[in-house]
Amino acid sequence: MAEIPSKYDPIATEDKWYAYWMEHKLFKSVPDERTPFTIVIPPPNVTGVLHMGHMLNNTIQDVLVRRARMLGFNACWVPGTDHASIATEAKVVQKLRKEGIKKSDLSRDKFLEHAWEWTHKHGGIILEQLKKLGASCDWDRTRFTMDEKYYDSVIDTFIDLYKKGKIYRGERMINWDPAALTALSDEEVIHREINSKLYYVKYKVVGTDDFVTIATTRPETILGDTAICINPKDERFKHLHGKRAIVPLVNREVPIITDDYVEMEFGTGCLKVTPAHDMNDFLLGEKHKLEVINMMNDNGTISEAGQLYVGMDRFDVRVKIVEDLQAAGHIVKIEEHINKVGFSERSDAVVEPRLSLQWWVSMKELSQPALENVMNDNIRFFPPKFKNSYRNWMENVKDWCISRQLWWGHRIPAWFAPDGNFAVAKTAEEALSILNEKSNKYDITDLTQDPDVLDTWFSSWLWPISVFDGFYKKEEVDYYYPTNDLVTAPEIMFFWVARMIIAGYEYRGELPFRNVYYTGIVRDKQGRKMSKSLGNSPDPLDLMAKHGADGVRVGMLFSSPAGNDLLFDEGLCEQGRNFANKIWNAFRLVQSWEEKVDANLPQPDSAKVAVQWMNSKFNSVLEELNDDYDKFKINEALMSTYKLVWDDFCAWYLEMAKPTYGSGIDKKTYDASIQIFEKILKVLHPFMPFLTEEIWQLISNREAGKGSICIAPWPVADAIDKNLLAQFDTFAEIVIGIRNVRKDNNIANKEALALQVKLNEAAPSLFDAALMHLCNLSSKADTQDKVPNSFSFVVNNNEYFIPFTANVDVEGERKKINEELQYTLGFLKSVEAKLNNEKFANNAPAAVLEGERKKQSDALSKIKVLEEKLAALN
RNA sequence: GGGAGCUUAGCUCAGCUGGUUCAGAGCAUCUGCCUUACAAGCAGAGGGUCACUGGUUCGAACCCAGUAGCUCCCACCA
Repeated sequence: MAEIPSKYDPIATEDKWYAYWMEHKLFKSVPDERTPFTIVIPPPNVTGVLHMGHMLNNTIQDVLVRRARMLGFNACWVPGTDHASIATEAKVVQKLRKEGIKKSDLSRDKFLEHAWEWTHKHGGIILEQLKKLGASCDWDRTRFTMDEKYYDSVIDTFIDLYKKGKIYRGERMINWDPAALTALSDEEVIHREINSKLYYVKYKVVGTDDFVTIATTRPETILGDTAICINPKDERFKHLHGKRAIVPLVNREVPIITDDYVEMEFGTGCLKVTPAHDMNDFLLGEKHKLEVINMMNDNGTISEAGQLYVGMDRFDVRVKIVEDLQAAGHIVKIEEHINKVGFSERSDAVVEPRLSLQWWVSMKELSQPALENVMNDNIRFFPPKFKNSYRNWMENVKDWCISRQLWWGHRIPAWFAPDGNFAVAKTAEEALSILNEKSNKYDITDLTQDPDVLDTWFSSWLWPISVFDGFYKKEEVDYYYPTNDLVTAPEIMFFWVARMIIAGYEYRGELPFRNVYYTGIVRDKQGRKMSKSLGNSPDPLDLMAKHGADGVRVGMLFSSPAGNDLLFDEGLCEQGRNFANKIWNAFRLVQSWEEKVDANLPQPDSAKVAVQWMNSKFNSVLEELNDDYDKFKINEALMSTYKLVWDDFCAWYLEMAKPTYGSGIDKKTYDASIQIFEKILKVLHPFMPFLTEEIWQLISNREAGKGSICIAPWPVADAIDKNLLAQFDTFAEIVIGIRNVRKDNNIANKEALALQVKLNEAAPSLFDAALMHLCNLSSKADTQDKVPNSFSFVVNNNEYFIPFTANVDVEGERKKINEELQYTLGFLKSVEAKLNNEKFANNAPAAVLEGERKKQSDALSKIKVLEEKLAALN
């Protein structure tokens, strides 16, 4: 088998096996007798491109699904994409602008044509990229949140919630995105600290020569001021109670009101009130029945109501109005000031609070079961610390603004008559009959549908239900729902996770998934978030081309415990690639034995014990692995597997089982090696699907499709011989002792050594043959006495001697032994101090005391040994 | 302003309800090796007063209090 190259070539391998898996429909799932295991993918934006976050997230999902498939579950991983209303619409608008087309020049239908065209052109690219990663999704189930059935389920949900009184229409302060020209939910607003200025502006008090000075960060909103507010307890301003002031520039007379809300310490203790453009001012306005002046257009320019600067952008006005105020002598001072400003999550425009009529979901009652079932661990969070912020949000949940002034999305099923009456219904006809129930006065041509669409998350909160055609194909959703694991980022815990849980209880009466695994954010080595603008995000496709998909998968998983950010380092992928190569070479070795099998050869003792040990070791690691998986410690499961392969299998087992150069191998050892290797490939498969399939198929001829490792049964842990494992550890120590002697004294491996052992306590001889084989010993014999003029080391109180071979540094030997002796003496002292402490002796449990006594006696005998050794050198 | 979490080897992290290994892993580093599966490798080695200060205890990386630093989430101080 010399033709097999010593470097594994992922490129030549990966596409071949993915095509094979597709051809044999190994990822396809239909309901059957088996227990289902379901994961729904967090749907990426339909026009998105694969980034490192997706890589991490989908690798984890694939690992979970592949293992479940091997465990015999009916594994189903549903892929799909999200229409991403605002994000996609923004991209389409941008693309049209480049072609010289303005959105406002197009009809709604025409715009949607463009949007669909864009979606079809870019949509699904990301799903193709996931195939490169090896994602074992059931691609026949690919869903899109604007698929016809999915669309219907969203609309039906809206109607249903409306009928239940959970959806209402109301005029409230909302977050307005002046760039995308739409309302946003609170969650879509990102608050960032920015350096700004605090302007102190003085207003004339009517009927006096007095002025009142306020402080504001947004001087342009002066145009909408309808009051000045002071704290009623503030002694400094008692004289202003009941007075009126004049808004500068526009010269509007406004009342001076009092309210506890005003902080006396901040600024001047006087607040200007602009009810139309600030959440708090709005509340003050309602309370004190103030006039509301909406002085801003939807695009952030000043409206007619502002009187001045009409049509100018708000930020330009901020500069201009300060100049004008200054000229008029109204600016008292300007201070540097850090404050938090809200930005649109999608357009990054500064959000303007704005009074607006929108659709809302009333959340308080709906969210109750969702809160309870996370807190009581019916739905488990990994890591659990996220329960805290979940609870915090849920307990203070506010109503959800779900209407967006966009075209791309699910259009709100509300129909308006010219007089403002409306009905919520699927079709205009139904709406008409509802409206006409009371009085037959409307004609169908009178009705117009609400132009707004729904928040993207109003469709994705149904994802675990609607991907199974949830509201229509009952048997499907009954089988697959609830799903098992959800793998997602903590950033969308409120946007998505919480709302899916709410929808799950509302529409299925049950949790949508049992476990939520929160991944961290993928950052670069310096801890910066990976982003396009920083250019610090590698292209996943390049990475996979360079290190192989398996290498990248392993690299991603190496250092990412649940919920921890991953500081991505390409070196990790390299480590993954090296690991793949290690496995590949182990395969080459085992494969090379095939033609050396000699049925007449008996199994050497060294190989026999190696096989026994390896089986026990495998079983004990398998137990660990399963446990790690149960706790979602995926990276630890990988590390256990890594060490199983590299250390236990390659470094120890193969070396022990390996026949001596030039000789054949017995059948038993060969068969056992293949069996162990196959089991190892199985536990590796979720991490490295391509490599394992390649080797799996090279090991023997498998039945087409059914023989794939994808559906090979996950190994079952057998009995673990703990005694054998312990004896191996002793054996390994002896091997290392001998290797150290060789290394320290430059003794070549080729040179056979004679080993003599002075037994001071029982030492099982199980591994003797393996020891001879592994360490190239010419003989191993017991001795009653010290062997003079020899290297020696101690394992478990037993002394091992290797006679001096050539010119040896006796003085150096003596020094080494002396150092060890001094150390042991010191150690003994500390143990005895502990034992002589009466309090310790009286209070420590028996087991601990015994442990200390054992340490004491061990140290004593070791000292004896060392002293004798020193004497032997003289 | 409120809440949560973190601080253990150069780096990324384990360390379960305090007690068998003078604190573990992987990577990185250093030394020696192209030894007949693998230099994408092999054999070894070094490296930590477990953030700091006090307390509880026979005993603390682990429990308690305080200090410092970092991170995240939520929140309408203009």
